[in-house]
Amino acid sequence: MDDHPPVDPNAPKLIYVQVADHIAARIAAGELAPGARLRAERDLASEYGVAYDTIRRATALLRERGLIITIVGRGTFVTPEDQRPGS
Amino acid sequence: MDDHPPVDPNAPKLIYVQVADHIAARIAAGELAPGARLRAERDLASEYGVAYDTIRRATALLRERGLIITIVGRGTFVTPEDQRPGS
DNA sequence: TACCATTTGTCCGTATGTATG
DNA sequence: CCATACATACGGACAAATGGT
Repeated sequence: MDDHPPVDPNAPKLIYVQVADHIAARIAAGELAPGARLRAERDLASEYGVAYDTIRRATALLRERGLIITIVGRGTFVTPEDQRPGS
Repeated sequence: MDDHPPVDPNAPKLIYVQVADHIAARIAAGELAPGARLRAERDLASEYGVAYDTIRRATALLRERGLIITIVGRGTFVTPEDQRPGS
């Protein structure tokens, strides 16, 4: 079966951290621009081949880092420039 | 059937918040003294009649508030005086 | 107003991994 | 090695918020 490249269950790093890091890299690379909407969490889950719970942990991490913001009923967005935490 | 008094699924407050508040009240009342060990999370879950996940959310809340600390393999403890956050 | 699709949030139950003693 | 306890990961069900029809 297709495996999901960025996620390695046998790696020492936790899966949700692997996912968070991968998304963070996509943001850093500009592939996901400020203000851009990410795919729905459930879609990200199947995309990465992980459970919803795992995506929730990953996005929680990214929210803590200020990289994304999420609005219920709307979606998850790369933090726009005008809402970035000062430092 | 026995319901679990401090938890009301129909109340407007979220269940994990209800549980957290109830535990916080027990701490405030001195029923759970600083340094005291709480019951294991799985035991708390069946005690309160809620799922493990819900207890995890409740304890996460209490940890954020600095009311408890948890050590894997040991248990969950009311934050001792000497480890309380400054304010 | 009412309805509906989309999306995040909560809650449940289970299995496996890791740390402690 | 074993028992206890927290941590991560999985998957599913229902609720709540949002925006458009």
